[in-house]
Amino acid sequence: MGYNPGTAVDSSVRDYDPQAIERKWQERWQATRAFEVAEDPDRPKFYCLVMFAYPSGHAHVGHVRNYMIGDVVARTRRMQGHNVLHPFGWDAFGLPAENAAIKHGTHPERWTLDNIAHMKGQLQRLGISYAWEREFATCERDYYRWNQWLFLRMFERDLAYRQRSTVNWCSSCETVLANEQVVDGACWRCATEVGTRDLNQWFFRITRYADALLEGADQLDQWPEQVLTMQRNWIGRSAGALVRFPVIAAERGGEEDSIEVFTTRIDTIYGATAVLLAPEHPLADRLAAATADPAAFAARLEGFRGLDRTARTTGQIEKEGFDTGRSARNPFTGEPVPIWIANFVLADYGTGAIMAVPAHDQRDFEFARKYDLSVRVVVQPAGEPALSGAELDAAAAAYGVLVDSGPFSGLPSAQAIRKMTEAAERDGTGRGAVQFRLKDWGISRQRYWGTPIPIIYCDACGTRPVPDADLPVELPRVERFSGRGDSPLAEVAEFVETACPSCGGPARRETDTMDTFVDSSWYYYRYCDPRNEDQPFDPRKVAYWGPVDFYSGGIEHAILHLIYSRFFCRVLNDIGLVAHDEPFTRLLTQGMVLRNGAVMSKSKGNVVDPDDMLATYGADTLRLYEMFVAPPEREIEWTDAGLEGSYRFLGRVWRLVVAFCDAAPAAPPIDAVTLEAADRALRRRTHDTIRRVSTDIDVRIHLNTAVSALMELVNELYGFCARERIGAGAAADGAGRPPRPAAVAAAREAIEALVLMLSPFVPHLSEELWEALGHADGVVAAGWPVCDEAAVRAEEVVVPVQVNGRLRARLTVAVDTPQEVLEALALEHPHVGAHTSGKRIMKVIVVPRKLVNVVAR
RNA sequence: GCGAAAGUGGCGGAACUGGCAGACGCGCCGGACUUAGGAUCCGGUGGCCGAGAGGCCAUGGGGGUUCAAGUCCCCCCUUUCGCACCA
Repeated sequence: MGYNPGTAVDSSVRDYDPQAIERKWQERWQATRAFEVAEDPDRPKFYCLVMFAYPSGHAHVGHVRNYMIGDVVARTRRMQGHNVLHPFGWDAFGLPAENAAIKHGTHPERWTLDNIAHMKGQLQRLGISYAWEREFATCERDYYRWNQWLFLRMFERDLAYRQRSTVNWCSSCETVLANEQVVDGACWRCATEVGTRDLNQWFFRITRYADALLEGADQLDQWPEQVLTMQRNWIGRSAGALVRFPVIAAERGGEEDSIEVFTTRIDTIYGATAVLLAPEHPLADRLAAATADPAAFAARLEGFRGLDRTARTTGQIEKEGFDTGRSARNPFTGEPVPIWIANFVLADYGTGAIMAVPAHDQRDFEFARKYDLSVRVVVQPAGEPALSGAELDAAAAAYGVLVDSGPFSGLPSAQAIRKMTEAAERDGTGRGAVQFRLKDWGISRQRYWGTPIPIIYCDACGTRPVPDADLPVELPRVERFSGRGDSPLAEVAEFVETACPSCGGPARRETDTMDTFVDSSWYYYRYCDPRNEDQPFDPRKVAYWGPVDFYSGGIEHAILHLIYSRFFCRVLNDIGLVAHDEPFTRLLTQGMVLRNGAVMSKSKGNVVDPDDMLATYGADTLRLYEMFVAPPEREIEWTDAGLEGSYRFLGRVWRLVVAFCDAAPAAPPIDAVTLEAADRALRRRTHDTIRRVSTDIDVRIHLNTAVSALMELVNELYGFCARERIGAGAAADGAGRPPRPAAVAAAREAIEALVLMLSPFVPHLSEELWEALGHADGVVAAGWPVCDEAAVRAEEVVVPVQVNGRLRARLTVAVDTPQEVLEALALEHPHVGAHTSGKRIMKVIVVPRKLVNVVAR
């Protein structure tokens, strides 16, 4: 059986011709809709997902690395008999489209659709096995209408609400940003420093799920620990107590108001020598009004409020404050303590007020030293000399034993926290409470290219949801974009002016659009049922496919997309649309591709376009290179030399298999021949490779070592075929005896396993060779090779012999050589004797099949 | 400052539970085949000493545990990432 290529490849072309092969197989996959799937309860499902793409224009080799990783996993699972859903789509709303419109006059939709068309072509030329018939773009009416539908369900549950508040404002993007989208005080997208604005905004009440998201994280044992840590930090749960400090009235000495503070260290409350208010605290203005010089007071407040926001929240400003002249009563000591305004107290965490315990909190300590507030030690660190407030040079923040704390003196901190919280609850001055760093998710965006928020404002009826029957609220066609001012939708009178769904009177539509992270929070469910016109998706279909078994993408989404999606999953669970709690079972965060030490980007001019690589080497070489160069999590430095090496390897595989097909007669089945030692050795290598590659792909996802194992098998096969005069080896040897049938059988087994295991990495080449080997049905029908444990078992092993831990000799022995024999052989060895002569042999460590170590002194 | 991960040949990287450090690839050196080789095939390639057999040194640095350490423990250095006035 010679090499018998399919239709598109000229059989006279014997060299590896990736362009022809890749065209042939891509056309065939498309014609046969090879990767389309349907629910099938009889087969195990596998949902393999990569983060969908923002259609920025061109994919570079850094973007596609992720898609290749997903494709290796998907193709492997498919061969292992799983029903694999492997979809792709487009995160198509967003600012760049609108900015392009402002700059070049193209409509955002045109720009987006053109980019999608181009990038889709790029991905198809890479031969990634997507179920393309499920593709969608989030800017499609049939997608974003379900954003609106889901928004309304959240509105009904009080999970979507509108509030005026101080929000992050990016002056470059001309829109609001959620807290998650501010990185080091700058916009996550454009790096412009973020300012603030007071605006009416829509929020999703993600804080209601704070504890659930935290607890759920504990179940995510197949997520990188780093991502979970980031999420836990972001949620920032802290348990403590709310305690009220009554404000002592200016006249008479009665009590009027009270200041509630949050503390995690109620055990230090006997040392609370001041109450500090954030400049924005509501009481601050009232206290100002009551002072002798309200204008001066107010001016100082304004000074604090106007400080740089980032500096204020990151500790980069000098701690400053001023005395309000008023006092509050410490509910535990009964003593009056001064009320100060302090610039480092955050208005939007806890209650915006704290009790200052200078002896036991470093920030309070610095503040107290500066303004000469009293420092009172109430917790003594265990086993250390007693502290005194006057001598401290830093706060003693550690837990210890309480002193000078009335009835609580003598208690250790942990116990004191419990008892003092109970005491506060009993006498009504406080209660245990939990605070989160996590804030509600602000989703209003003052931009055009997004999902309109389905809300109508009526002067008579107030804020009304758009009825489901009126969905979608379509994004109107806007032709000119200035990039200035309010939401562009506010300019479109036909859009804004509408009728109230409740009273029918004149009303106005909401003109903000939704954050595009709303789109990406549930798109993975839509893939399960992408054309559903009655609901976002059929819950039964999601029950079959969900949750996502394998999800791969960049770590930059650790606390953006990945936390929003987990939130959405739980909301959808509450609504009854999904049955699971967590959307992504296994997460892989892939490393970026660098060039000249920098992330590829258009502005740096260091992008490598996959199309250029395809023209020279073909998709398979590019795929193999990106998988081989490093484990998926690690970032890689692009090198052309590495690509060349991968190309050479594929040429080597091609020649090996083609020569085998040309020269070898049909092989008898492996169990019908008598194998010689060389054949058994090859089989051992074959089946060991199957085992290694299988675990490297499925368990560890170390695709680089999977590839190197396959390279070793190829090297082995070259030697074997030459020695046995099979294929190319026979030609070199000239005419002679035909190869032994057992050797051909072993070689065929190895070559077939090789081609099958290569197919997730280099699918075009593998399909072509599989066909050449005489199989008409493709690699998926053939299935993933199975490791024969009996064949792996070695007959002989090389056992290293050490003297005092240093290698001195090697013994080649039968695998089952008993311990005593190993020991005797080791001691007899002349090299061992040379190093033990004149010494006493203390003991001999024998690890059967592994090692002998002679200890001599 | 706090926390996490990492540091291995000229380079990318292997080494799974402590058991032959450097798999595999790139690069480099040599050989074969050749009019030719930047194709292909075969071989070599951590450093130092040695003609050789062989020996010594070697996984960022320093200590330790162990028959045995890249792997475990302690201290330090460097890099990357995350957190950083959250009371």
